[in-house]
Order: sequence, then C-alpha cells, then structure tokens
Amino acid sequence: DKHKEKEHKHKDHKKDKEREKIKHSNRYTFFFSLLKRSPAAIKSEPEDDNGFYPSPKHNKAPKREKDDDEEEYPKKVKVEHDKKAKKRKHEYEDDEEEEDTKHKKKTKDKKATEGKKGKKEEEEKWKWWEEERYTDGSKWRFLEHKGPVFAPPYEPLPNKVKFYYDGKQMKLSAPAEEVATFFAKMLDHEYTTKDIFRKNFYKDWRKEMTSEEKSIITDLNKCDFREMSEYFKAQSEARKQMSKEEKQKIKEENERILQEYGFCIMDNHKERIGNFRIEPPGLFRGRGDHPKMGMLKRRIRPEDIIINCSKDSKQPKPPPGTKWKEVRHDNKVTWLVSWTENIQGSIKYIMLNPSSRIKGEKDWQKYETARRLKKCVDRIRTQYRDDWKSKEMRIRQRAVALYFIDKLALRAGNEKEEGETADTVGCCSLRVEHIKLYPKLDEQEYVVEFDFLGKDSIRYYNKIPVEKRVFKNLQLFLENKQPEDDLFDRLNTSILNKHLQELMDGLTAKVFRTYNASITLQQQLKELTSEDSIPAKILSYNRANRAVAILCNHQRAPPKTFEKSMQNLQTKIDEKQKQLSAARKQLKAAKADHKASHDEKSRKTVEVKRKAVQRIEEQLMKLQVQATDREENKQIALGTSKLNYLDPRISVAWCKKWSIPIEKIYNKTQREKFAWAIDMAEKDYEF
DNA sequence: GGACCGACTTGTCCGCACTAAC
DNA sequence: GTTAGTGCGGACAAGTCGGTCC
Repeated sequence: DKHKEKEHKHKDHKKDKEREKIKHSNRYTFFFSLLKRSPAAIKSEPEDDNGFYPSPKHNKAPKREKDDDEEEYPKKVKVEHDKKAKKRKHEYEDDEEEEDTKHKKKTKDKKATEGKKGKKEEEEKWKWWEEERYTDGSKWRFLEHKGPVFAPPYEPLPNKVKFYYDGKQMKLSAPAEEVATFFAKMLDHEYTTKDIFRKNFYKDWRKEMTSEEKSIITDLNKCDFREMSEYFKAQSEARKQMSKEEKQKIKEENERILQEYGFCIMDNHKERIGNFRIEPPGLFRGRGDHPKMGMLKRRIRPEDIIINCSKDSKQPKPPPGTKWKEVRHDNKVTWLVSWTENIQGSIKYIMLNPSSRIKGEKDWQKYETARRLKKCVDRIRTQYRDDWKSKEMRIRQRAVALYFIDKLALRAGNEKEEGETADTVGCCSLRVEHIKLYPKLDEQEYVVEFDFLGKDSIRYYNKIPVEKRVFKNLQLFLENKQPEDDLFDRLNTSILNKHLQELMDGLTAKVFRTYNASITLQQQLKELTSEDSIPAKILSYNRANRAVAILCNHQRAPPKTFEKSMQNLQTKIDEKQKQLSAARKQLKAAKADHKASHDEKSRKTVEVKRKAVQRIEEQLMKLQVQATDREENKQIALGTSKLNYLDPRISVAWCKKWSIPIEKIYNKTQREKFAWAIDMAEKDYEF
C-alpha cells in the first residue's frame, strides 16, 4: 500500500515535467506529415466510400449488422430466444460454407491430437458472440460474486519514526498520522511545493486532527515529515531486497485473492472481474492543473458500498461486524459494486473485464455503429457543408464544429463545472483563445491554428488549412468576443448529438472518432503493406497504427530509458554492419578461390559464405526496422487506439491476409479482449 | 433548456515480472 | 547467474452521453 503511494508521487512528478516539455515542443506538425493521407485527404475523396462493400458471400459482417440493428431497438423486436439463436446459427453457417467447414475440420483435428486436455480447454472458451443477446434491455439474468477487496487497514508507524513540529518532536494520533504519511510519501515531488496542493492537503489534514493537535499545528511549513519519508524509502528498498521465497509467498497470496474475488458468475459463465480491489486512501492528484489536488481521498468502508447481484444468488458477505450500504438487484446495469468517491462526488464501479461477454458485445456494437456511419458519411458531409451557408448562426456553428470533429477527430467537449476540474476543452467547449486564424501562412491559405489542453490536460496543437467557407465562418464566430468566450456560443454537445441522432440512428460525436480511426487504419494498411519480410510488414502495421494515434492525438512521455536504449540499438547496428562487410569480404575471397581452383570444396565454401552474408543482411534489416519503429514511436502511444478505436477485425483480417501470426499484433490480454473478432473475421473483411 | 446524476468508455502512467543478452 | 530492457497489467482519473427533474 505504502509502496503504491510512493509510486504515485513518482508518476505525477514525471508527468508534470513531460507535460511541460510537450507544451514547448513543436513536433506535432512534424508528426502530421507522417500521415500519408490526412483525414482531410480522406474527406475530399468521397469515392473511397463507394464500391467498398464486402461481398456478402464471404463476409460475415453484413449479417451481423442486422443483429446490431436489432439490438438498437430492443423494445420493438421480441423474438423467442431459442428460435432466433438457431436461425442465426443457421444463417451463419450458410454464409460461410466453404471456409467454415475447413475451419471445423481443423479444430476437429486439433482436438483429436490434443486429447482430453485440449478438449476441455476448447469447451471452456465460450463463444458468446454466437449466442443470442438480450433484447429487453437487461444485461444479465443471474449474477453472483464475492464483493470487493478492501484496502488493508492503516498500520501505525513504529515509535522510532518521529514527526516534528516547529523543531519539536510530536506524537500524532493515528488518524492524523495516517494522513501525514500520505504527504510524507510524496515529499520528493514537486507538487508538494505547489500552493494549491499544500492548501488542500492542510485543510483536509486538520479535519483528521484531535483538537489538541489542531491547536498546536497551525502552519504546514513548520511540519517536518522527513523521518517518515526516509522510513518509507527504506521500506520500499527492503521490499525490493526480499528473498525469492518471500516474493513467491506474496505472489501466491495475490493469486489466492484473485481466485476468490476476481471472478463472478454471470448467466452460467464464470467471468473475470476488472477491478475488484477498492482504491486505497491517499491524497488526490488530478491531472494537469487540478484545483482539488492534495485533497484527502478517504478510506472506503463497507458502509459506503452498494452491492449489485441477482436475488437468487449467494450474496457477498460484508467483513465481520460491518454492513453494506445497500444490496440491490438491478439487471439493467452491468456493475457489481459501487461507491461514491469523496473528491468529485462521482460514483465508482467494479465491473467486468474486457474479455467478458458484456463488454465484448458492447465493443462489437460500437464498431458496427461506426460501420453504419461509413455508409452515410458522404451524405452527412454534404449536409454539413451545405449548413456552412445557413442563415442561422446555430446551424453554421453546428456544421463547423462537426467538420472539426470529423476532420480532426476532436472529442465532443462537454461543459464542465468551473473550479471542479482542470481547465480542459473539447470541440464544443473551445474558446476564442484556443484558435488563431491565418488567412495565409507558409504558402497555405486559410490556416487555423489550434492550441488547447484536451482530455487529461494533454495539449492539442495543430495548424491546419481549412476550406474558405469554414474560415469565413470562424471569423464571424470570433467577432466581438473576448478570448475567454466560447467559440461556439450557440452550441453544446447535447444539441450536437441530438442533431447527429437525426442524421443516423445511434450516431454521436464520438462515433466519428471510431470511424475515422478504423477507416484510416484500413486505408493505411492497404497502402503501406507490401510483399516483404514479416518484420517489415509489422513495421507497416505499426505505421498504420501510428497514423491513427497521431490523428487521435494519443501521446506519451518519451520513456525514461529512450535515449539510452536507442544508443544501444545503434551500437548493435554498427556492429552488424561491420560484421556484414567482413562477411562480404570473405565471400569475395571464397569466390576468387573457387574461380582459381574450381573444386568442389571451394564451391561449398562459397555457398556457406553466401548464406552467412544473407543471414547477416537479414539480421541487420531487422535491427534497422526496429530502430525506425522505435524512433517514430518516441512520443506516440499506440495502445489507446489499438484498444479503443480500431475495429479489431481489420487487424485480424490483415494478419490472415499476409499470414502474420496474430500474436505479433495482439498480446495475450488483447487477444482475450478481441476473441470475438479473431474468431469471426476472415482475410477479406472490410470495415 | 439546463443542472445534475448515473453508467459506461477512454486515457495515461508506472512498477514489476519476465525475457534476452551477457 | 546476473543485469539491462521492455511489455503487461493494474490503478485510477477524466471523458462521453443519456436520462430525470424542475
């Protein structure tokens, strides 16, 4: 627990530093140049969307879409479960005749060779995507779990660890001491020097003090936490030095807890829970310039917990001597446990792991919605272009905002309560101060410069030429406004989403992000992949992935060890190059030798040397590819887009098409999350 | 129509365990 | 066997979006 706290501090400190760096860097424009085809290019070529549909003969997806529509209208469609399931299965098989029988054969053979164990594993892998879904809005019929795992109780400091106030030693009461340790653990970090942090901390700390402590401690600056801090450092060091046996013991204990609390039974299936541990108390550290940083995140007790499970299940027991706040049986929601957090007053949940049916279905549905957008995106684009000319200001604003959301993959931008969170914005909440207009900039006309902090206070900086009409509209929106005024004063996310709902059922602002991300991946893969070695193909994949990450502005702080590891790689490349030239020389010599002697032995030597050169060339190429990939990835995070925006079926299809093992693209967790896609997508899948 | 709430997705970060290299 | 490097997975903050109430 203590260890974790410390880690926290570390994280935040580093984060701050990197943010600052990012703020002053100008790499964005550079990275946009990496995008072979910017979203703008995609936009101006509407023909891309024509003649693009999969042939129904081999593609399973179009059928699935129907299912999706059905789920969109759960109340309207009521079909008997079994019947429908059978029907669907039948359709599925018809559809896949050839491929499917092949597949079946394969799995049969596999089962036969793997024997009993393999069979068992096969059975354990439940293909929920081949089953019927609920159409009545309920999420489950049966739910049983063991409740949450609470944070370990506070362990008071040993007496030898002292706290000093104004130079004098002072023994704190347990509650005050606990909060003090939270601060002590963060001592090395910059934000303990920040005014807001200190102020918030001090205020909340006082609430935990006895009246006597309150009267003595009146100034945070006179508090000396250094001994505490040293103690925790020593503890974490000791933890690292633990013997193998001790570490093994801890691991086993964790595994035991996982087995006991980490799974639930939902509708006849054992499913993995996502986060079954309750967050430990500590000092809140939001991201960016958060007004609540330093506040005390209080300990969650059983009395704060609401349990959700089915009536006929064995209810989880609260710890001895305690009670749950409530036990409810709501099958219209997916969570198992919830509580209200004290910093923002928001509700936190324990839900299932991404590999679960309930999350997977939703994910699949998300991509189906994005695919429906693909079919009507031309119409929508035509319409918003028309709307740029509207007589009504609100319609023009809506149309320009939608253009940004589509072209730049901006987030919707809900309003936020001022003073409650860091000052960040999305599209609808952009302010005048966040954009600059340049009628002409470096050979380009009508350039808009965006500079704002988005989600997680990550800076979005981009200069982008727009169409003349958009530019003129923006000038109009800016008229008579102060920098802190809203750019789109007649628009908010609710208006925008209502409009989008009218354009397409289920359409909201974020669907554009999903759609543009997935379509970009598909296009980039088509463009970049060529008949080449597997590492080169994977580089192409990563580049396509990277184009999406740039589009979505998914950044990361360059890894601490980046420069060093880059250097190491370069050294390796240099060595390989030396090796290569040496090998070539040897080959040349062998050839000359063979020319002179013409005997069998020298011919063989030539062969051997030739192969050696080939092998080294391959190794060198692999290293170079690795270096390129890593360099390009320095400040870009691929994970978020891979996990949340890219239709996994595109990647699966690509792997199948180019005979790349899926493991090269998805790790174990990702394969579990995308099991549905891996199972259903064939090599000709089209998003 | 707007404040507020609830449910759920998206996002970044870091330590640690694992792996590869020596 | 040791060490350096890296990818995974957990933690938890911060978004989106729909619904309700007034």
